[in-house]
Amino acid sequence: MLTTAEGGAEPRVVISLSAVVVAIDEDKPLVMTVRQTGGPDALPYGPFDPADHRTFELGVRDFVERQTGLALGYVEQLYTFGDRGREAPSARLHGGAAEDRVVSVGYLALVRRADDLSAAGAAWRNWYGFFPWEDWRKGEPAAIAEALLPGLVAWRDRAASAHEGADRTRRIRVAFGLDDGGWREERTLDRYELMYEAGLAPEAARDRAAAGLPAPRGKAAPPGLGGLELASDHRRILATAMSRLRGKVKYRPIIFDACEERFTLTDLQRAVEAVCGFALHKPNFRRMALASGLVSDTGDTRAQTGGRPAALFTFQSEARGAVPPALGLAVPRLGVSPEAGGLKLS
Amino acid sequence: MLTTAEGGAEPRVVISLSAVVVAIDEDKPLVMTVRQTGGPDALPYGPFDPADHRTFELGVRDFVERQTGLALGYVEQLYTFGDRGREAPSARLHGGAAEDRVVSVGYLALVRRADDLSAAGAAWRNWYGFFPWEDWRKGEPAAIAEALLPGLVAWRDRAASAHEGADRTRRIRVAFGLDDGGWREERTLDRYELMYEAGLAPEAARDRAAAGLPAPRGKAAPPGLGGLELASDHRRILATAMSRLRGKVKYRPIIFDACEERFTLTDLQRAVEAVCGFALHKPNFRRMALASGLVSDTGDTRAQTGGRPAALFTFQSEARGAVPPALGLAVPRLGVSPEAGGLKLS
DNA sequence: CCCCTTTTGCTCGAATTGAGTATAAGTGGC
DNA sequence: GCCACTTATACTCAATTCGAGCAAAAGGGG
Repeated sequence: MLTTAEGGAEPRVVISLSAVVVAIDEDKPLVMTVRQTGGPDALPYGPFDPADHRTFELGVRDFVERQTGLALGYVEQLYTFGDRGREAPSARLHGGAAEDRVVSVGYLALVRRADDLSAAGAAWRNWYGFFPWEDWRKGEPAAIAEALLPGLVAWRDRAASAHEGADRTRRIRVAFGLDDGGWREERTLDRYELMYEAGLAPEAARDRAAAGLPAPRGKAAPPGLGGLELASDHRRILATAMSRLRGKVKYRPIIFDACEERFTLTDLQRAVEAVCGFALHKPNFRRMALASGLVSDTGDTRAQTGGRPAALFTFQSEARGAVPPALGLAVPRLGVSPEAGGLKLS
Repeated sequence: MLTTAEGGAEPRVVISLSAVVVAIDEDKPLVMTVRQTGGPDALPYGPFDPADHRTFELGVRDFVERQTGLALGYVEQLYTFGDRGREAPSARLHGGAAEDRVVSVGYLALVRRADDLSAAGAAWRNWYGFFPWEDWRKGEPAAIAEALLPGLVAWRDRAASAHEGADRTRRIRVAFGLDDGGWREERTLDRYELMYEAGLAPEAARDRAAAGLPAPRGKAAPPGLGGLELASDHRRILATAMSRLRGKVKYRPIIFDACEERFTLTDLQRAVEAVCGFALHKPNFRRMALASGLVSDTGDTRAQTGGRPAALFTFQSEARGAVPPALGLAVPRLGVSPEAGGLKLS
């Protein structure tokens, strides 16, 4: 036998569920936040009650719907965060005893419309308010070259050893795509982790203070540079959600869960651009969308476009499991199956 | 305020860590299992002790290394499983009280060599022993058309309503790629979920029995059809790992963490084929590998190939963050950044 | 020394992609 | 009612990538 649970009087484990609820309004990617008394805003979160909820996902749907009246559409688990060190503020947030270990399970959820939430003490916020450097739709944000990279380089130069310095250089290069492949929008999480470690995120100083550690060397981060603050490790969870969504949008038809039932191709493109944070080539996007088989023309049009009326499409949900044709196999398959599977389901 | 933790005398939550430790031996994808007294084999697992471990990942590395002497290379979190219903066998497995809720956090780990583990009560098993239908390297497994699909169709026909039946049809179609895109190797988890729900996996009957439910309608699954059994929900965790690995291998240079330091391109191809479960076109694989910039020629060769000696390569780890060139954007970017970032790190 | 095997290098046409241009069909100003 | 403007939609064309197959190189074994 490899192991047995020891049991006994260990510190309790408390599970907290956090949700990154995303909606898209025109060209704005929105994330739901809740107001906290005496602290920064937070993602909606709630304790996981094992007696109440059969699964985490039901727990997430339940507490979001009960508290905001919002029924979630697409829901997927993101990651489970269990690091000590980010826990001190968390434990307080969740009202647990200091020695309890708070494990937070993060979820990503999409909804089709950004309904008003002010009655529930919640609000929709543009997610680029939290990560201003992630929005390249109007070109490269000036703050990257003017403030972020200098701050990161300074952190690199504070490295304790040559080896650590080289590693920091490599990480910065990869995260920001400095001389190889260029900007990769789905590395949002890597970039945030760097900002946090470098002390450029407001949470970093806060967490160190809460843990009784001294302020980091180097000058303090200019306020506002690192983006708006969120409670606990919620900005990290948001960065995880953005990374996941930006990656997934390319190979799964997930964006339709954040669009209205009927949409124009421009709507669709705006939604993808909002999520990915860069502008797309319109004729090519349209060609790809039509060729994918994921959308079907309703025959209706929408006139209020300011120009020629646009055709309204719907998501071809029978193709829900399908991947857009450009999955991009880096794995050149050998031609095994011209006829797929052989047997058909009646 | 949206919420506060209620606290009180709820059932305890126990966190268990499970690891899918993968190695590749020639053309065999191996996964580490541990023997259990009086039960099927299991993945290596251990309780998460909040007092002992700062992070989950350290916990996983620690308990695997302590128990088998094996130092893990690449480690990544897979998924956190918290469903009740799969919990009854789990709770017993972990020696917890019946009313405790066991939440298991699954990890994927890669090691470069399959060292002997018999002293530790562990063993390496070919993962296709657990999922025979996932290995298409020699063509489509006969069992799919002969046994699996008929079994799934029978389950579809047992649906309680027409709507449920249509949904089951759709799910089977998507999971097995029946008439649209063809077989997608990374849908391992979807296929396993179907098998489980349809009662074709041995765990299904076991879990129902443990939960006091009657045996499902329809005839019992033929033994061996559904693949070898594992304890608790470990086969599901393994399926998750396979799906993740098969998906990730296409856009991250993760396969090198399962190869020896020096390898031939054929070794590399075998490893990818072992993971993905289908054969690759050799000249094209080689072209892709060389063009990717991920490998560099050592100048040495290996003679014992049975033919012309093969050049030995190493992983170009400075390119670790790089993605193989064929990332496959379904998202046609607008030409924003010929020069990337502007600022360079010295 | 010839046969067999495996590695390695190359070719060629089909398909996809990136980028740009032209036309269609509305709205609002005058 | 006509014109300027805006947005949607439809094509074109070259560059690149991808799928598939073929041929030469370089070892080992009888």
